[in-house]
Amino acid sequence: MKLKEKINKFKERGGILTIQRYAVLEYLYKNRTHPTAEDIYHSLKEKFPTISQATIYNALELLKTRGLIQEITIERERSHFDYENKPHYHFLCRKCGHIYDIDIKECPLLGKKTVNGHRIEELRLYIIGTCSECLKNNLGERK
Amino acid sequence: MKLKEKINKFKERGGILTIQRYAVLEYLYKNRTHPTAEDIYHSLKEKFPTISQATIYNALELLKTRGLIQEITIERERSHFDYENKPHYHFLCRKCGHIYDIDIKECPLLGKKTVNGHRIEELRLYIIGTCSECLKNNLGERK
DNA sequence: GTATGTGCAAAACCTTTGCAGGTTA
DNA sequence: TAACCTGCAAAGGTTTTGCACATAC
Repeated sequence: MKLKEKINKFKERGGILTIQRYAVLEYLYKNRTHPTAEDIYHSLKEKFPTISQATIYNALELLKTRGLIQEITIERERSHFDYENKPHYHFLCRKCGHIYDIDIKECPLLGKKTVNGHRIEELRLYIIGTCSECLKNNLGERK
Repeated sequence: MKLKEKINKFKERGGILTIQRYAVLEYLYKNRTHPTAEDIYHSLKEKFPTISQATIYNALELLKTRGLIQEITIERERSHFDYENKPHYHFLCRKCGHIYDIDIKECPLLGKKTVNGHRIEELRLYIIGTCSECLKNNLGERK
């Protein structure tokens, strides 16, 4: 979904699109490598030297609650964020730390609203392993 | 898998089965409600008053690395642990905090060794929502 | 005897919180 | 003007780390 559509959706759902919130959403739009809150904070600090972590976290939480972005909790140490909000699998490489998007359409859960009588509200579908690049190189130690 | 089988597997894979490690594994065997490290620590403290958190975390890490148990990272705040080590879905209820085991056999990933050329080493398949009990009661606020 | 494990305390880390001041509709 | 948001700093809570002592083979 394009940035403008998402901004419209945001406004429809009733919230103030402050300049900081816009900047966070725009950053995610332009950076599809699943950045962390820290990544976003550091980048936006260049434009907004006084911006605080709390604002970043607040903005991310709000955008997430509005259903505009997705939080990826595949690493216990820190969350990553994804402009793409449709549920899909993520693959984390143990060696290089890269997170890949994985498209699997046959998953029986995708599109379902309940399972065993429980109401599904969010899916976190994570795969951890060694990515094809690192398998090839057998290097690429993670810093 | 029974406790004795797992203990044999542990020894096969070359490690010292200390009394503390045994106690952690036994606790998970007897408590299938996905306890946290904290839960285990507090319970074992009764038997071993001087046991430390570090020991619990070390034991859990080792048992996990040996492939005997599974870590559930569905909550960002703390890990849960599961005696059952075969990959399966977990459902976390937002309201009551209960974690359910979900058996879905048709998942295209279960049993696969690679995806898009990446080697699969661990699956974390999480569903978050409202469980059937909480939907019925519409209460059961989480403490 | 050497490697390995445990216990203790403190550190580390990301994220959240409280509050004063600023901004928005 | 009333509600909401931002920035700052400090707190919070789980997990990790360093080291001395103890234990296992």
